[in-house]
Amino acid sequence: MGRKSNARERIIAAAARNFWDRSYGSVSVDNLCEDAGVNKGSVYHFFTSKTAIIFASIDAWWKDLQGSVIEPAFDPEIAPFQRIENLFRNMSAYQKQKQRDWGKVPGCPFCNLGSELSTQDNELREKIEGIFDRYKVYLASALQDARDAGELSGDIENITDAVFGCLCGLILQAKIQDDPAIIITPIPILRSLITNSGNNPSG
Amino acid sequence: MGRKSNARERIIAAAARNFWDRSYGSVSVDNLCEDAGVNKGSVYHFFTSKTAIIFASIDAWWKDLQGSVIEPAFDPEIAPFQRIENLFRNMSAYQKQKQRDWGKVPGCPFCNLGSELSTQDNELREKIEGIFDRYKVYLASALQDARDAGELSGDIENITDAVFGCLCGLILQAKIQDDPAIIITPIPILRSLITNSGNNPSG
DNA sequence: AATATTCTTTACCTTTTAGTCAACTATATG
DNA sequence: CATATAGTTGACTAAAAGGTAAAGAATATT
Repeated sequence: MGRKSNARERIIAAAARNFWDRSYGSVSVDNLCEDAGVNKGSVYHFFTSKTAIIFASIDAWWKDLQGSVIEPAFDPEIAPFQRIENLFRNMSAYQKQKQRDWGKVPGCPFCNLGSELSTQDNELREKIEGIFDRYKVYLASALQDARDAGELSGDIENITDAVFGCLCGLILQAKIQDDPAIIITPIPILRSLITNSGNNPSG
Repeated sequence: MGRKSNARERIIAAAARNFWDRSYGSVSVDNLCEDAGVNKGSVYHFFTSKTAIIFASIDAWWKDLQGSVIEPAFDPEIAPFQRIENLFRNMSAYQKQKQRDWGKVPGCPFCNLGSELSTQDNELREKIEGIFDRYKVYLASALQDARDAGELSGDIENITDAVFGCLCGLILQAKIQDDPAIIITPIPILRSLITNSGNNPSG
């Protein structure tokens, strides 16, 4: 085999960081090389194109988010509603940490990338859609548990979409206002949203 | 004076269309020239830089959105809650129209641009923040009317942020799933969200 | 030790990028 | 009619973009 090194991982780490903080279009392959301390040839040894790098970034983002935000929030020991509240709290803390590290609230990497490129690259759009599906499974599961406990009567898929949409939108607001606290402000409202949905007129 | 023409307007129209549909980074000044049927020198006669063009686009987006989505939804003759529902319905219809025109749900132009560039250009971030403030005034006003009618007791600013965040997030979901209907699915939930907020435990 | 494999290095290529410039044309005004 | 003003033209530039290629170095396998 060839020389063992962590070049591939360094490239992915640099990509995950830069594409998240500065968008796909604003980061060049040369930028990544510099940040990863790698030559261009190495990048194209491990990846076929710049597009291939972003796909690897997405997986890295998901692993990180799942491990540091989602899984801790959705501990089955915790009461269903509390899990969802935790998701918002953990996400707020996570964005605050990124703000400390990078100087700005970077928002949701999947949302950022999807906003930028989903209309232009359908494979990428589908990839992000898949991430969102996995994301929503956690929410739907907590809501199902709440329903099983008789605390909820509405349609779970609808509520999942609404809560997830709310989360994504609030992360974006946090980014635009550069204030991670915005993500937790609607927590009291959120609880009633979930509890009272499904049993009222729709128009 | 010089030759009268609508070149400036054509450039802005091309920018508003392309930057929305394909992102800022993916659209070159040459692309805009081609689409607007204008030479490059003309672009730099009217605008100092590519960045200056996006600022003009933002104003164009706001005018369009305000005229075709926001103002019709927030007719003061309509009941407060209904106005907010209309906002979601109109937005869904608006995205559906864009989907017909452009082949894909393009999402919210301000959110897209903010996701892409707000961490890199603080003037742009502030500009978008300002648009969002004007946007939220409509929501806050409807909520205030609801409160005056005794239909609401929660903190208006918090509810405004939550509802606006939810709207933005759902528009993004509609973009990622290329399905404008997602924007209206949480309408029944939304009503209870607003009605029941502010009078429940927060943690 | 010889060789195949994997990874690194560096120089290079083509295309595209944002932006410039000076000449030119049409119109408005004195 | 003369001249200033507003807008147009298209060629141009320098830098940056994504990507390539071929030779070289380190390791694994035989």
